[in-house]
Formats: sequence, C-alpha cells, structure tokens
Amino acid sequence: MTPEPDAPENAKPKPFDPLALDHQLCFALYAAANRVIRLYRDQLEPLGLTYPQYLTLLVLWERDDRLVGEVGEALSLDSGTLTPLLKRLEAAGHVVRTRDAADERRVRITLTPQGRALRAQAVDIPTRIACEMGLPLGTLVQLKQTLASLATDQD
Amino acid sequence: MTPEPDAPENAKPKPFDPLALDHQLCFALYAAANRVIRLYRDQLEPLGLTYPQYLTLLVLWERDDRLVGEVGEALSLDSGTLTPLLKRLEAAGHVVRTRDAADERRVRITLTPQGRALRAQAVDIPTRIACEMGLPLGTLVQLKQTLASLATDQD
DNA sequence: GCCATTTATATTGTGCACCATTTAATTGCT
DNA sequence: AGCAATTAAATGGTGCACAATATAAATGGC
Repeated sequence: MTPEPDAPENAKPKPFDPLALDHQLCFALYAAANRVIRLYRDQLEPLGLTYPQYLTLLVLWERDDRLVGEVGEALSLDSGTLTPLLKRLEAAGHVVRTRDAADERRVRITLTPQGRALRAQAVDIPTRIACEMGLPLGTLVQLKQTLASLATDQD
Repeated sequence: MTPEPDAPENAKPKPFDPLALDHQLCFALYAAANRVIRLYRDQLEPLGLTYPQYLTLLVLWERDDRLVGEVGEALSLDSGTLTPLLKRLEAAGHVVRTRDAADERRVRITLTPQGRALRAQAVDIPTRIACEMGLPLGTLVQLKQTLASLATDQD
C-alpha cells in the first residue's frame, strides 16, 4: 500500500479539538471587543471619557431626559453598573441626576450644556475607528448586523 | 402640488445620525460580547469558573506548562490582569505557579491533575452555547473569522 | 385607609481589564 | 568584573459588569 499523504484518512489525525482557543467564537468575540475598546480609549482619552461613559452619552445625545432604567435598557446594563457611572458623568459636569418629583423612586438623567457640547467633539470618532479596523466597510456593516442579532436575547 | 409621501426627497429628512447607537458596530460588539459572557456564566457556574478563568484553562489545556507572559500573549492580557486570576485558579486547585529555577523572573503555570480533569466537564460547553445563540452554524463560523481579523492588531 | 406586593434605584462585594509603577533578576556593554 | 539597560512578574489604583441585597416609594387588593 502506497502512502497517500494527501488523503484525508491518512493525513495527520488532527483530532479536531472542540476546545482549541482558535475555534472559539466566544474568544474571538471577547478579544475583538477588548481590542475595539482599546481603540476607543485612545480617541476618548482627550475627552476624559471611558468607553461605557461614551456609550451612555450616545444614548442621551439621541434622546435626552431619560430614566436610569431607560438608559440601562438601551445598553443592557443594570443600576449597579449605571449608578456609579452616572455619578461620575455628573461629577464631570456632563449630566444632571434629579429625582422625579411625581415618582420619587425615579431618577431622571439630563444632559448639561457641556454634555451636549461634547457631542461635536465625538462626532467623527466612529469614522476614525472604522479606518483603524482595517476591514472593508461592507464587511463591518454586515458584521454589525450579525452581532446585533447575537446581542438580542430572544430566548 | 400633490404630496408624495413615498418619494425619497419628500420623505422625513432622516439626517443619518453617525452617532446613533444602532449604527455603532462598537456597541453591537460590546453588547454581543457581554451577552455571550452571560451565557457562559450559566454554563461555568457549576464548574466554579469565571469566563476569563475558563479562557485561561483553554490555553493551558491546549499546551501545559507556560509562562505567565505566554498565557497573556495568547489571551492579549497583561500581568496585572493575569496574576490575580492565576492566583485564584491556584487557590481553587486547578494550577500551580512555580518560579523558574533557571530564570527567577519567570513564573511557570502548570495544570494540576484536578485542572486537567476539569476539561472533560467543559468539553461540550461550546456546542451548548452555539445552540443558545440561535444562529445557523455557518453564520457563526463566518462571524468568528471576521472577528478574528478584527482582534489582531496589524496596525 | 391599611398593608403586602411590586417597582426604581442604590449599595456591597467579587472579579476582571488596564495603566503606571515597582521589584527583582538577567543581559549587554565595556 | 561592574553597572546601566532590559525583561518578567507583581502591586496599587480606577472603572466597569454583575449578583445579591437593601431602601424607599408607589400600587393594588380588601
């Protein structure tokens, strides 16, 4: 029998390790998210914002005067994460937190003029990041779609 | 002049907001990563592992007896993150940390028998997660490829 | 009107993720 | 050999992310 090095059945076993790091979508996702956050860090550092703070401002720039719970809904974050983050945004002068007079359980988040003004400095960040990613725009758009369907827990 | 509600030029302006949350790849990535980590949390909780601890074990299951720096290289994490994580894995009895006798700066990470045995309990986690994601397998494979090219900083 | 239940946010504690700095060991230069 | 420069890991500090719990206000029977 002649050896057939190319035939699949004679090729090196390659036992397909289901736990190999390179096969894990979860790791690719984890590493990509960490990397993108690092890219943003460089862009956001001059504005004195962290990445989750920037996301929170995106929510408020889109529609102002929201409840803590509404912001959390938009970002899939709970009050344990948001309360200290919003306090830091308030300390930085970007938002104001006010107890709702009609329902004292609620806290309304409102942008200050300074917080609104910050938007102009952030407006071209996405474009700069997209360039740094080094992938064609079409790929990025499609990637976003797929990820969005991953992020919604329809289960 | 008859109104033409369908004509693009008469349609509601829709000024394409470059900062709209729904347009942000970065947010889709951030939300998807958080969701997938939450999915893993449920699977890993019975094993007493966190998600980054699980990733660390994936690295070691693939090749044992690595330096802290090598593990960090594989996961794109620095010693500030890994040192305490590895100490917790050691406290749980899954790994051993030993100073390299030949070069006292180095710390070698080795699996204990218990750490090796844990692999059997983890081997079908990826399949279970893939099901929960609710996307066709082909989509997931392609997604992984795209994310992997995003994660490598070739810049 | 009273009180259990629900709702909205806050608090506490653990574990990353990363930056800046430190400590200690090794290497390289002369 | 002597010593500055480099390297490997650890340390300290900030800010998420989340679970569990707490607090306080509103709601819904009865």
